[in-house]
Amino acid sequence: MLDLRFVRSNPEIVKEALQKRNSSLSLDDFLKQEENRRKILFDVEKLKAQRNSVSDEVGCRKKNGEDAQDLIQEMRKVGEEIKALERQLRKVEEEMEKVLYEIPNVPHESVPVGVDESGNVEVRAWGTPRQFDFEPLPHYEIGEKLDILDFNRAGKVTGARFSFYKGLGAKLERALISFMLDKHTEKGYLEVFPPFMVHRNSMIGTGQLPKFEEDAFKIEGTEYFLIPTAEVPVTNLYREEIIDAEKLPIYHCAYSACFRAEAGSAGRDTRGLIRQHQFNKVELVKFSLPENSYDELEKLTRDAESSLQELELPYRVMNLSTGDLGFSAAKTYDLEVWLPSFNTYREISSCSNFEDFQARRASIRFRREPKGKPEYLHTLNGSGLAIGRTLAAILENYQEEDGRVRVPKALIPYMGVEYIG
RNA sequence: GGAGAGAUGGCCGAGUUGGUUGAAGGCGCUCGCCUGGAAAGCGAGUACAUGGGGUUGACCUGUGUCGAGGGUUCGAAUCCCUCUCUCUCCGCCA
Repeated sequence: MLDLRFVRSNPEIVKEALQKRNSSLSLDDFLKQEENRRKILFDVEKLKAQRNSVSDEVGCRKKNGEDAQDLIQEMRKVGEEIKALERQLRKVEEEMEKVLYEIPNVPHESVPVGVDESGNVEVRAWGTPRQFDFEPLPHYEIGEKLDILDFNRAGKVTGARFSFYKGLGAKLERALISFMLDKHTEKGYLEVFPPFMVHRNSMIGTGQLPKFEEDAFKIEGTEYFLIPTAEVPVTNLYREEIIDAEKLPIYHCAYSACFRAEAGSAGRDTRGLIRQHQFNKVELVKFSLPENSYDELEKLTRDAESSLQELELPYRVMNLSTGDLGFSAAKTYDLEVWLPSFNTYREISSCSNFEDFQARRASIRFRREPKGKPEYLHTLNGSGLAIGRTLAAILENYQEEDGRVRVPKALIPYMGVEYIG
């Protein structure tokens, strides 16, 4: 969320940001309400000040055994007025809060302006897509032929967009999780294993709620949500805390299962592992000083890229345009891996700087000096990487004509075999 | 799930016949004195949010905050209600 005072004193910046994001949100009503809010607040505080001083006098008189009935009568009326004004104030604040929580982050100046993903800009590419001298199969066909992926039985047991991994398929999934956690831990990310469910306030903290409730799975009969990414519990790890500046930056990596309702994606990527209701992911999360967060974003992106490089999977890095940028992000690099059966690059990681947008929502602050004023820190995160899509990319990029799949060199120690099949 | 106890400032911990308690005391921290230096000792200072004024984050001032929300009252950390979390015991379970 944006700082209310920032919105108040820089309405033109916010309006421009909304426009760049093709948002229809109108700010003018909001600004009028803010003016109104401050007026009511001013009035109510004046009355409270009066009540406080008169109440002191009542106490004084009673102590001296004097009568204070006249003051009490008078204050009874003031009390009524205060209550009425507070009701008004609460109503205005509730309405404003709704809007404030739905204003997206202001894109960084280096973000290209665009209407949708077609406005994304390629920053760099790595590796060369392999030339096949046979027709490469899609990963779901490879997986089913090798009997390491089973979508049909998952449909029977649970439903569409779920899958079973079997044998070396299950082992490959597990190997990728271990591999990535090991690599990132070596780079200085502290591993955490988070809860897979969080309460509503954590979802609000990272920006999934209130706007995108239909995308989340909620546990019926509770206030818990299944996490759509480890970003949610790990970023909220320090919610409502004030961190010493010398502890920053903090780097965490976390494996978690991720659960997404995929509302509105009917008909898209219905086959295979690309778009599932449940998938595994290793996530990188950073807490940074504000002045360093864009350097940290570059490093974070490189760290996510290194996993693809070690697995020798071709990819490209895209700077997302204002039309494709996520709600909470100020800037995002997507890593897109080459998928032969799609004959294109597909998103496998998303690395974002949220600046203080999430930190303000979750109240995560830091102190530069022991007696300094707390400031909001900057949060960042990126997939390092989405495991299911990585597995799909390995199956497709490493497939052989005889139907087997070669195991990437980096994974052989984890797999114990050189081929699947 | 059942029974009980509790939640106060960075930490520990007073305060439960409602009225100079934003909150005693201690620890920690910051600055100063002392010292060749350090420790000890002494002195001073040590919350956050928000409204208004202003030399527009020097400063002055109002309001709110003693787990969260609501209520009673002229006035609530103190009384009432609801919720959350923590601890102990029992039950259950991986």
